[in-house]
Amino acid sequence: MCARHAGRVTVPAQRTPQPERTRVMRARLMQATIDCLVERGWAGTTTTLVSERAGVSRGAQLHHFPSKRELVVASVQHLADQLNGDLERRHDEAIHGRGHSTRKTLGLLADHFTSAIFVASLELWVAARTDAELLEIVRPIERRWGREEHRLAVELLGVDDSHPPTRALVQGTLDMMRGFGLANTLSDDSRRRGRILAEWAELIDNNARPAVAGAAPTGKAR
Amino acid sequence: MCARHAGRVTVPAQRTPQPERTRVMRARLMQATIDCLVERGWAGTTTTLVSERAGVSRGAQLHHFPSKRELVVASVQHLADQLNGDLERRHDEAIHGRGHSTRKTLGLLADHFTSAIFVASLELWVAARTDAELLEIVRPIERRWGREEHRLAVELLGVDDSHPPTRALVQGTLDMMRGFGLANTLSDDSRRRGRILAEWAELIDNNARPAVAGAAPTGKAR
DNA sequence: ACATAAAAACAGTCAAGGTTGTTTGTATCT
DNA sequence: AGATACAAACAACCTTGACTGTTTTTATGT
Repeated sequence: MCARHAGRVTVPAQRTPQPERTRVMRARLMQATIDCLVERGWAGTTTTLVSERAGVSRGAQLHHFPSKRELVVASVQHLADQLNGDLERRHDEAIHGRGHSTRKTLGLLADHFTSAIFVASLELWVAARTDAELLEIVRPIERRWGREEHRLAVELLGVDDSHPPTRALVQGTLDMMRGFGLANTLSDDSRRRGRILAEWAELIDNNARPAVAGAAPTGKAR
Repeated sequence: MCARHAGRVTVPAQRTPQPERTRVMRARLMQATIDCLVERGWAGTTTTLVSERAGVSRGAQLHHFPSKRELVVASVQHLADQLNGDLERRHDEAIHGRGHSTRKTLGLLADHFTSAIFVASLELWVAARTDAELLEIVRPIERRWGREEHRLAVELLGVDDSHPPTRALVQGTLDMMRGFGLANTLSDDSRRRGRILAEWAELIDNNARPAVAGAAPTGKAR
């Protein structure tokens, strides 16, 4: 509408180059897939529903993702990025905001494990158990994600990860967080969680060995 | 055929009374449903598959359970019984077998949370999140189950449940177990779990307040 | 600069396959 | 005889991906 014939550069802002539009379209579809997972679960995530939710015609959907499988695979990667992004964001907030208590770090982790993206991950996780193809892409992502969580926890808690008992305590705590995430899906579990976390902070403070001051086990120490 | 009219007692052993046969038939279908949940997941649990697996004709299936919903509801109850039975069985084994260490109790709990029935529960649990009707029957069962686990843990660990930090430690430990169960679905996690549990036993021994000798907090003390 | 060809993006219909529950029919038990 | 248990075909519905057609964008030759 703005160019073509006369080559007028009057309205350059509206024109989006093709590759960018494709990128946006794919992102819309992947996000809609994740939203559907959260709202309807794995079994309820149909291609029709996704296309409606994304506001994309069925034809366009099939153009960008020829099969449901490809859509799901791409969405899993998309979700992985979001998981890492969420962790990083919470990490940065914790670093910059002052008040570095153990309790706050635990709250931060618990929030991560009760977020919508965790719920979407849970759906994929459980679905992957009985879907070999899906398992192959979900498993490595889950591994990396778990390691990131561990790294973040160790760093924010400021504990010595090379000390076996401390390491086990951190790992167990993260597994507990996963348990929290699971329990939170059926009904709001925040009261109970809060009570446990309050005691848990003391447990960690009393039992985890603090990181050696200058040491930087994984990356930079706090 | 064996009694009433003719009173023929020729083949008394084979003849099973009607109500018993009905009971068996329903049990076969419910068990097949649970097996399908474990092997194929919630989305893969179709009525056709269940009937095939149970070795029951589709007509008979529909006779005993007019709709899929009713089959699932009955199966959930069936599963609940199995969960309680599993807990009770492990409890009895722990009581009668000698060697009552914290580590063994933790192993017992972890086994419970990595068993096939846990996997089936997990499928239903996750499915119930996005299925209001299912949620209504799964939630109360989950609550009761959680309380049973807690009771069992407190009793076998021999700790004082009225002491808030101890109580929180037990609850957190059970949430960790749920996390173990989840992690174990994607790949065998027993090595890691074993390492954590070994340290965890010490953690509990060092931080949980032992139950007062004569006191019986919930039921009978050990 | 411009016309045109090629390619990509997009839209919508259709068919195949699968799942569920209804219905109709038969055998067995009380 | 009546009711219950079982069997199996059938119809309605949904999901998926193939197919056909239209529009828009990009590349190319003059």
